[in-house]
Amino acid sequence: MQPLKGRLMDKHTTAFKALSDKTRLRIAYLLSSSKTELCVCEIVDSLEIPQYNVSRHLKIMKKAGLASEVKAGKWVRYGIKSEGAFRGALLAALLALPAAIFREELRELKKRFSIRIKGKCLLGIQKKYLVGKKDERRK
Amino acid sequence: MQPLKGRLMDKHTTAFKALSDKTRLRIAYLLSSSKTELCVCEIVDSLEIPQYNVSRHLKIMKKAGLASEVKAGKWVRYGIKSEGAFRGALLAALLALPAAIFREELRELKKRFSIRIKGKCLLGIQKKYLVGKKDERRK
DNA sequence: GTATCATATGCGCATACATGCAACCATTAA
DNA sequence: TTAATGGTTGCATGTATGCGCATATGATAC
Repeated sequence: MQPLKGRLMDKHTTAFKALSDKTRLRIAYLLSSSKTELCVCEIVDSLEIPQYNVSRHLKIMKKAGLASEVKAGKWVRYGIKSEGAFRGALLAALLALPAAIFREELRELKKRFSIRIKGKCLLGIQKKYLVGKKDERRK
Repeated sequence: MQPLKGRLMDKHTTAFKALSDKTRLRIAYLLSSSKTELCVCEIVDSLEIPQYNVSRHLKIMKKAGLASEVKAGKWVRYGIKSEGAFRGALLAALLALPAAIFREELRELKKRFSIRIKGKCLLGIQKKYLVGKKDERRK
């Protein structure tokens, strides 16, 4: 009705919208089931999604207040934001989904974790066909 | 990745999607803060949204498993579905939103309730310009 | 400096979605 | 049976959204 009210409402639909996409749901699930923050390349390798898309979806989640960003040199790590009753319940809903749906994602992430050095990701994208370059799948 | 998995995932993004629209968020809030089911016309009058749109959004919410439908003669009443951990948390998130956002909606609903007869809605849409007919606003 | 690597973003396209309008269905009242 | 009423649905349209591609940014390595 009123412009201000409209804006307030949109602010909150945004959070639901952030989880209303399959790719973002998978990313959010990885982030919220991991104890440490994840860098972009780890998400790319775990979900097998082009890097530019992971980047984009993370940006949307960040804007929605669901993801946090920490830059460290070339690397950018993302975490899940869960403070507050609203976000807490929202993530509770996410984690209440049948775990079987995300089994493969979690397994790939676990594999990817084994490449970490001293708990840090230092290697970059392993599945090279997912980087933002021209098709290298044929090589 | 696999078709089956895709379908499973979509099923759950649908629930978030159902709350990711401003109009549906308002409808869901009314339904979940009301102890009784609401008939379409009560929602129409409370939110001042064309009746055909309320109908459509309710259909979407129903498909998402968030709303229940009870037909009674000409009237159709809708309620919120909250069973299960997932839907429970989802609605907890909804109700964790700052109540101030929905103040007017709740006030209008309360007004609308006063027209009920023996706890039932028997009068139909009061704000006639919201029905699905040609413009009667000028009358 | 240049090259390389991790990440981000602008563009164009195809699809999905919310809306207004008109018509339609289903039930009750006359 | 006909009219009126509560509710639903098809169609056209404008807008939002996700994607692939190419390119850009920004930091490190050489």
